[in-house]
Amino acid sequence: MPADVDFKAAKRADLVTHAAEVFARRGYHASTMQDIATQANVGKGTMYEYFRTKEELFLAVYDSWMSDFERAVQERVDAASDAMAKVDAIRDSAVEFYERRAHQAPLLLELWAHALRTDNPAFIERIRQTRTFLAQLGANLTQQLIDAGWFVDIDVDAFALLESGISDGIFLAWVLGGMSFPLNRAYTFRQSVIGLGLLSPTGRAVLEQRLGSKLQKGVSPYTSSK
Amino acid sequence: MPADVDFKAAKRADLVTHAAEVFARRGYHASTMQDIATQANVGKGTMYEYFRTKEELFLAVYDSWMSDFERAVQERVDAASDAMAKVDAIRDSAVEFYERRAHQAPLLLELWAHALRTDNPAFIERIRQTRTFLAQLGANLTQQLIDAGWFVDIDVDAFALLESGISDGIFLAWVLGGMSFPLNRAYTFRQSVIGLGLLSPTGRAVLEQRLGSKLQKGVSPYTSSK
Amino acid sequence: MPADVDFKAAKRADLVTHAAEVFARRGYHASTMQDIATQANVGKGTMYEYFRTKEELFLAVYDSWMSDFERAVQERVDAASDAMAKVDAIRDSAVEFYERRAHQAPLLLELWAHALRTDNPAFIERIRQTRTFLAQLGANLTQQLIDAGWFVDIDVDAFALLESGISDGIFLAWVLGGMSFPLNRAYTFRQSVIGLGLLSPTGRAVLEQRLGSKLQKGVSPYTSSK
Amino acid sequence: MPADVDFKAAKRADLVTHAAEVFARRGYHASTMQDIATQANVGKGTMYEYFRTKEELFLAVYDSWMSDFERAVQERVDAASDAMAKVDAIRDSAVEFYERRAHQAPLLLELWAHALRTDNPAFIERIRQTRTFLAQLGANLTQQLIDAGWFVDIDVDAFALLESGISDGIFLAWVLGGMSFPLNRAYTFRQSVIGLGLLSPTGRAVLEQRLGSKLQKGVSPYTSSK
DNA sequence: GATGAATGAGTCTTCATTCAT
DNA sequence: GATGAATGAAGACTCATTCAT
Repeated sequence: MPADVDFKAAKRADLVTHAAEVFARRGYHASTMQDIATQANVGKGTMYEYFRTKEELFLAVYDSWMSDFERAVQERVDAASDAMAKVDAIRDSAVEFYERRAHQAPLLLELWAHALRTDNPAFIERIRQTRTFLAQLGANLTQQLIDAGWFVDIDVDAFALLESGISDGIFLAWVLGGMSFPLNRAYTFRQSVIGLGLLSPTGRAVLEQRLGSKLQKGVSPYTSSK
Repeated sequence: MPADVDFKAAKRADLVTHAAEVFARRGYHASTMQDIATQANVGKGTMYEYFRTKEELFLAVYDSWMSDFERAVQERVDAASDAMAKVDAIRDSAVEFYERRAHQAPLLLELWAHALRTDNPAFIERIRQTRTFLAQLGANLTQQLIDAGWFVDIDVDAFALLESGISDGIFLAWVLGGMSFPLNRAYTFRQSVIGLGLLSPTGRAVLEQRLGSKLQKGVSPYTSSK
Repeated sequence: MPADVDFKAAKRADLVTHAAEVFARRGYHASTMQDIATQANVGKGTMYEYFRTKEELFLAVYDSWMSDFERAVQERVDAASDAMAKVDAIRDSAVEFYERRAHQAPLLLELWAHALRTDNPAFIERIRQTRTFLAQLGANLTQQLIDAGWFVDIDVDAFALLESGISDGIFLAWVLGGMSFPLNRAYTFRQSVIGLGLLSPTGRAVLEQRLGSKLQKGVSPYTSSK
Repeated sequence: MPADVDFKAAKRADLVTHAAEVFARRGYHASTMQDIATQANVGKGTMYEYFRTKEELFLAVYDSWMSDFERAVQERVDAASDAMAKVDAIRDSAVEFYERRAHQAPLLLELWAHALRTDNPAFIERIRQTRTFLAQLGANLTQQLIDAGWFVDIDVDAFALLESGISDGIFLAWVLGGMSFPLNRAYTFRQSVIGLGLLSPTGRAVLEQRLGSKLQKGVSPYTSSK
C-alpha cells in the first residue's frame, strides 16, 4: 500500500533526523542506539525495524545530508542564468551547507574515515556519488567557460576534481582550525586566487612555456580528456 | 642515566612503530591494545608502561609521523637553493610523505575526527603545530616570491593557509577516490593552475578589477596584512 | 503499568538475594559480577540492567538486609505488651538476625569498611538510617522505663547510642572470636550486667557520688538532655 | 650478624610505617605496592625483599599497631598503683589509641573483614592475641575488684570478654557516626552505666532475683570459670 | 641487596543485536 | 508494528609478582 510505504518512509526519515542530531553531538562511536531511540522517542527495538544495523543508520544519515546538498546545489544552479552565476551558485551552496552544519562537520570526517575502513562498499559508493555529481557539474561549467572564452583550454575533468578536493580541503582547514575565520571569505579568496592567477606579467612570461602544457594534461591519465 | 633514558625512548619508539602498523591496518577503534602488544612482541601490560592510555598511543603515532614529516620538509627546504626550489621541495615532501604512507593515510582521517571529539586538547594542538609550521614556511616563501617579482602582491598568510588546505584536500580526494590517480600529478597540476592562472587575456581583463582587491584582503579580517 | 514495575522489582529482589549469597560466600572484592550472574542464572549484562555498578548492588544487598531487620524489629516491638517486653523484643530480634545470618556476618564488616572509604554517601547514609531507627526506639523505651520507675534518670539518647554500639561490639567479638559462644547468652549477659549493675552495696555507696552525675550528662554535650 | 639483622629489622619497620600511612589513606585494596614503595622511597622490588606478599605487609602493619597498643597498655597498667587506677589506665589507653589513629580507624575494619576471609590464619591469630591479652588483664583486674569487695561475684572471663566487645562497639559507633562525639566521653559514660547500674532501688529489688544468677553464669559455657 | 621493566590473569563495564510478548 | 528485557562478546586497564641486571 502506498500509504504504508509513505508512513514507513516518513518515520524512517524522522529517525534519521534524530540520529543525525545524536551522531553530530556525540560522534558515531560514542552514540548508542539507545541514545538515538530515546532522542526519537521510540523503543530501542524499533530502530531495528527501520535499519538493519547501526552502520546502515550512519549511512542513512550521510545519504540524507548529501541528498539535501545535491538537491540544493541543483536548484541553485538551475536558477542561475549563466555559467558564471552557476559557478557562484555552487560555491554559495557549499558554504551554506557547511556553515549551517558546522557542528555536524566533524561527523563528516568520521564518516570518511569509516568509509575507508568498512567492508560495506555502500559508504564509498555514496561518497563517490556526490563527488561524481559535483565533478560532472564542474566539468560541464568549466567547459562552458572555456567555450565562452573566459578560460584557457584545460583538462576540465581534472580541474573539476581539483576544485572538489580544494573545497573539501578548505572545509578541513576551517574545522581543524577551530572555525576561526569566516568560511565564505576563504571560498571567495580561493576563487580569486585560482581565477585570476598569482603571476605578475614578468613572472607569467617566464613560466608560461614551462607550465602551460600541464594545464592540459590534467591529473590522471585515466580521466584526461582532450 | 642517559643510557636508561635512551633505552626507554628507543623501546617507546619501537612500540609506536608497531602501533602505527596495527592502527593503519585495522583502524583506531578496531585495533586492540592486545593486537598491538602482540605485534610488538610484548605483554599487554608493557604497553601501559609506556603509554597511559590507548589514546595517548594514538597521539604518539601521529606525533611520530608529523615529526618525521616536518623534519623531512625542513631538510629539503634547507637544501634547496632558491625560493622556487624550496616551493618544489615542500610539494615533493608532501607527495612523498603521503605516497609512502598510502596505506596509513586513512588513519589520518580517523585522527582528525578524533581530535575534534576528544576532550584531550593535545590532539588539536599537535595538528595545529604542523599547520603552523607549514603556514610560516609557506608565508615566508610566498613573500620571497613577491619580493622577487614573481608573484603579485597578496596576503601571504591567507595564501599559505589556503595552500595548506588545498594540499589536504587533494590528499582527501586521492584517498576517497581510491588512489586512482598519481598523487604527484595532482600536486603539479594544482601548482600549475594556481601558478599560471586559468584566465585567457580577454577574461583576465574583465575580471581584474572585480577580483583584484580580494587577493590582498585574504581570508580573515584578523590576519589581513598590507 | 504496575505489573511491569512489580515484575522488575521482583526480579531485582531475586538478583539481590543471589548476590547476597555470593557476596557472603566469597566477600565483596572476591566476588565477580560473573559469579553473581551465574548464580542468578542470568547473563552478565542483565545485572547491569538492574544495578548500575557492582557497588550499587552491594548497597542493595545491605539495604535489603537492614530493611528486613528493621521490619522484624518493628513487628516484634509492636506485638510486645509493655516496655520491658519491647526491650526483650529488640534484643531477640538482633540475636536472631545475626544468628540466622551468621555466615553473612563478615560481609557486614566489609560493608562498614567500604562505607568509610567510598565517595558514595549512600552507604554511610543507609547505615545511619538503621542506627537512627534503633536509637529512637531505644531512647523511647528507655524513657518509658525511667517514667515507670525502673530506671534512674539518665540521658536516654546517649544510653541508646551506647546500647547500639554495645550490640555491634558483641557481634564483633562473637564473629572475630570464631562464634565460639552462643550469641544469645552474650546478649542476656550484657543485659544483666547493665540492668542490674555490678556494684555491691558497699562499692555502690562509695561510687555513687563520684559517678552519679555522669549518668545524666551522657556522651555528648550536644545531645545531653535534662 | 646482629648488625645486619638490626639493619634489616629497622628498614622493615620503616617500610611498615610508610605502608601504614598509605593503607590508612587509601585503604588496603586501593593501595598498590607501587604507592607504598614510592612513599617509602624504595623500589617496588625492594618491598618483596622484606614481605613475601602484600597481605603479609598488611598483617605487619596491624601487628605493629597492636604491639604498640599492648605495650602502651602494659606500661600504664604497671605504673598504676591500684586496681581502680589500672582500670582507668586501660580505658585511657584505648581512647588514646583510637583517637590518635582516628584516620587509620577504617583500616581496622578492613583488616577485621580480611581476617575473616583469608585462608591465612595468621590474621585471626594476631587479632585473638590482643583480645586474649586484654581478656586476661581484664579478668585479672575484675577478680581483684571482686576480692576487694567492690564488685559482686561475677564470671570474670565473660565480663572481660564483654568489656572488650563493648570497647570495640563504641569505637565502631564512633567511626560510623562520623566521629561526631568525643570518644573519651563515650568511654566514661560506658563505665558509669556499667559501674553504677541503672536500676533505682525499687527496680533493683524486683529484678535482683531474676537476673542475679546470670551474672555468675556468664557468656560461654566453654570459658566460664568459678 | 636493590631495582624496575615486564607480564598476563583478572574484572568491570558497554552496547549492538535479538526475540518473545 | 512496537517494545525493551536479556545477552555475551569484547576491550581497556590494573596490579601483584617475578627476575635479570
